[in-house]
Amino acid sequence: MNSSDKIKVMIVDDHDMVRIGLRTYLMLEPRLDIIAEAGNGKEALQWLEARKEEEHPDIILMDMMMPEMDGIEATRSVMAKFPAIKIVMLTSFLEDDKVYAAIEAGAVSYVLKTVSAEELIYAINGAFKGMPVMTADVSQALTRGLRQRTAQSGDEDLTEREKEVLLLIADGLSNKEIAEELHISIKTVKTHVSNLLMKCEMEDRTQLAVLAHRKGWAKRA
Amino acid sequence: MNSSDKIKVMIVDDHDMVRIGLRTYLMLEPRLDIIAEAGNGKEALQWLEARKEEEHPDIILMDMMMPEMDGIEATRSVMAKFPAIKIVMLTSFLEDDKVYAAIEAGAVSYVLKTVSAEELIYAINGAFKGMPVMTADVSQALTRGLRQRTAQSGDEDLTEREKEVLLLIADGLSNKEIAEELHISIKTVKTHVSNLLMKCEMEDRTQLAVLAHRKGWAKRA
DNA sequence: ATTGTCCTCGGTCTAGAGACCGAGGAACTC
DNA sequence: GAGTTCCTCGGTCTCTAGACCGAGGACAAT
Repeated sequence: MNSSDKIKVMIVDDHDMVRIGLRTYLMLEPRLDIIAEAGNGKEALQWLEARKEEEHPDIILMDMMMPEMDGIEATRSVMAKFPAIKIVMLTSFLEDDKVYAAIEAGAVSYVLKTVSAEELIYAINGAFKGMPVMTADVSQALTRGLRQRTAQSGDEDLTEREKEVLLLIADGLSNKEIAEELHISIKTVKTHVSNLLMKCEMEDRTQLAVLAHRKGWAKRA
Repeated sequence: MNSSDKIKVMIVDDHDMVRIGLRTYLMLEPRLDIIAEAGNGKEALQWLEARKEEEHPDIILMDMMMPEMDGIEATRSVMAKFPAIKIVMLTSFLEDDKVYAAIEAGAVSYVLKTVSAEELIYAINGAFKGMPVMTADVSQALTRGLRQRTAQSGDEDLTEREKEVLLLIADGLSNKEIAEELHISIKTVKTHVSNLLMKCEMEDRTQLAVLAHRKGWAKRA
């Protein structure tokens, strides 16, 4: 533990030009050292797994929207395997539920891509000390996201099957289509849907779909 | 008109780090000269209007998603007032209808932010000659976008009232609740819903809600 | 004046959604 | 063995959703 050591940073973003921009940003702060880059979450994980923990970065600048494996999922995986790494989530947009999802996944900070170099460096320094740095708009989005979370009790007490059904509902499938997709009776689907409605305190499948999308559970394709 | 003149480029993007990355990209090609930058379409227009045409750029690299005035709208305005300028649209995502909208607005090329420096320079050189440069994925999206348009396109040919109803559906409201919210009969709501289902080529309100969320139309709170 | 679009509202009808009742089997825990 | 949870499936019921039919008034464009 040498306090004079540089902060090792890894950049994960699918856009080459953004990575270049970030590199230029971080070159302004001599204490920062960019030791690795990756084009998506999968690449980042593979890079980390192929190396010893001593070679790992202190900070990962993680883009939210990426092909293969997005920032949320990648953050979850990285935190599960290498909890020592601090992750700063980078994004272009401010979506309440995404902010919450990022924090829940284990990200220390959540930074908009509109930041200046100084702000980003400040956020990285803060993250290195384990201190989340939030701009006003982000923290507002977070509280809104939290309100949504705490509002409905049924968070993760859904069974695996129920989660499957919920995702299909969030994809716009009817009960019949879900039954065919899962190779079960339409009656069983109805049972799951009823349980979902009860647990999530929703009134119909449309509200379930909305819920899933707001929480970021639904697939984007 | 000197053929040895440099190609004058203007960069319009709300992300400082992307602008830095783009500058670094374009510095690789000495024939390119970055003469201006702007953070959104409005700024870009103001900059152009405040200067003589001789000082105008040959090429504008225009980001699609921006605050104040987005890339589509800005392209339309620029083309209306300064048709000599060639616009290369830059974007992070590949949405079929957006590609079409960009071309329709007057953009010469449509380039993903995942491009390398060489590809971008190639696209700029092509645009300078008035030749659209498309990667395979973009041109596929364009044809798909065209198919959607010519077929029916569930895009923006919705009436104001229909958009209102769609947003409420995307919020999880029932027909009865929508009727109360808008102070109209439940019968009228049903009419709007039926029209929405037809125009958007969806089968039920849940799919409408999913569509709205995927397109980013739905409100978050 | 005519055409067209939009918003409004009504009736009827069918199919799906969802509530509520039941139950059996599998897997796990104590 | 007893209890629990989960997944499965059935019947019956009510209610909403949505399709399809109609129509009238407001408003703008030509």
